[in-house]
Amino acid sequence: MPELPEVAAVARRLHESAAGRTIVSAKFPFARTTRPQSGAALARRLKNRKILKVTRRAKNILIHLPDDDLLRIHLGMTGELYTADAASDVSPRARFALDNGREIIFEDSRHLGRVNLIHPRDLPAFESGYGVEPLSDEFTEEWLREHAARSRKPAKLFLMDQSQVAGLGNIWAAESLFVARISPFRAMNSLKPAKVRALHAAIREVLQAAVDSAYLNYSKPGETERGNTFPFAVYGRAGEPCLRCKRKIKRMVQGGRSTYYCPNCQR
DNA sequence: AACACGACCTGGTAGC
DNA sequence: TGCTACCAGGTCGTGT
Repeated sequence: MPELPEVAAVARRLHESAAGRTIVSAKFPFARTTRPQSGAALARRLKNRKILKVTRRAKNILIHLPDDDLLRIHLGMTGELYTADAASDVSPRARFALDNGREIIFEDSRHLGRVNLIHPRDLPAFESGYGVEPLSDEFTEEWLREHAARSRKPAKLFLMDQSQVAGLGNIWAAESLFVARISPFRAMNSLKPAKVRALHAAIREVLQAAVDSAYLNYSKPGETERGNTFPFAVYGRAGEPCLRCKRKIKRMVQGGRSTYYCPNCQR
C-alpha cells in the first residue's frame, strides 16, 4: 500500500490524534514485528513516554519521544496505523495504549512492516540509508541533473532507490515517468537536460497531487479504509489505452516488480 | 560497486 | 465449489 503520499497521510493523522498523549503500555505479540530488537525491551522503553509529534522520513513514520528517541514504524506492503478506542477486537502486530483510553493500532497482514526504537546515536546510520526528500527544497532540478549523470540505472530503478530519492515506490515512480514521457528502462545518465527538467517537474506534480488525495482519503477519524482511489495513468492499466496516444499500456517485469508504461510515448 | 534474484509473509482473485 | 497459480503499493540478504 504505502508510498510517500500514503505514509505522509498516516503520519499526519497520527500526529493529530496522538501528539501530546503518553504511551501507557505497548504490546508486540509477534517477535518479527520489532526485529532485530526485542519486543519486551522495546515495550519497557516506551512505557510512560510522551508523544511529542509524528513526522515522516522516506516511507517511515517517526514518533518523536523525549530525549530525541524516535519510534520508527515502517508499514511494509500492508501496514495500517491508526488510533481507535481501546479493547477493539482486532489482533494487531502492535498495540500502544494511550493515557486517554485510546490506543494506537498497527495491523500488518503480511508481516513485512516493522517497529523499532531509534536512539539518537543510531540516527546517522538510519539517515544514511535515505536520499533526498522529493517534496523538499533540496530536491531541485540541478540535484536531479547531477545525480542522473552519475547513474547508469534504468530510470524506474533509480527513482525507487531510497538512497537516491526517498519515498517513491512502484506506483508513483511509474506515474512520474509517464508524465515525463520517459521509458522506465532508459538509463538515467542518458537523459538530456530537457528530459531531466520534465522528470523533476513530473515527480513534484504527481507526488503533490497524490499527497493531497491521500490525505483526503485518510482524513476522517476512525476511518481505516484501504486502497487508493487515485486515478492512475499507467499503474495497473496493462492492455488499456494510453491516456495520451490510445495505444496499449504495457506491463513488464523490471527489478522483480511490475512496471507499467506506454511504449509509444515514453522514450 | 552494481546488479539480479530469492526470501520474507499473507490474502485476494482469476482461471480451470 | 474447490484447487492452483499468480499477483500485491517494500525491503533485505546473498551471490555473481
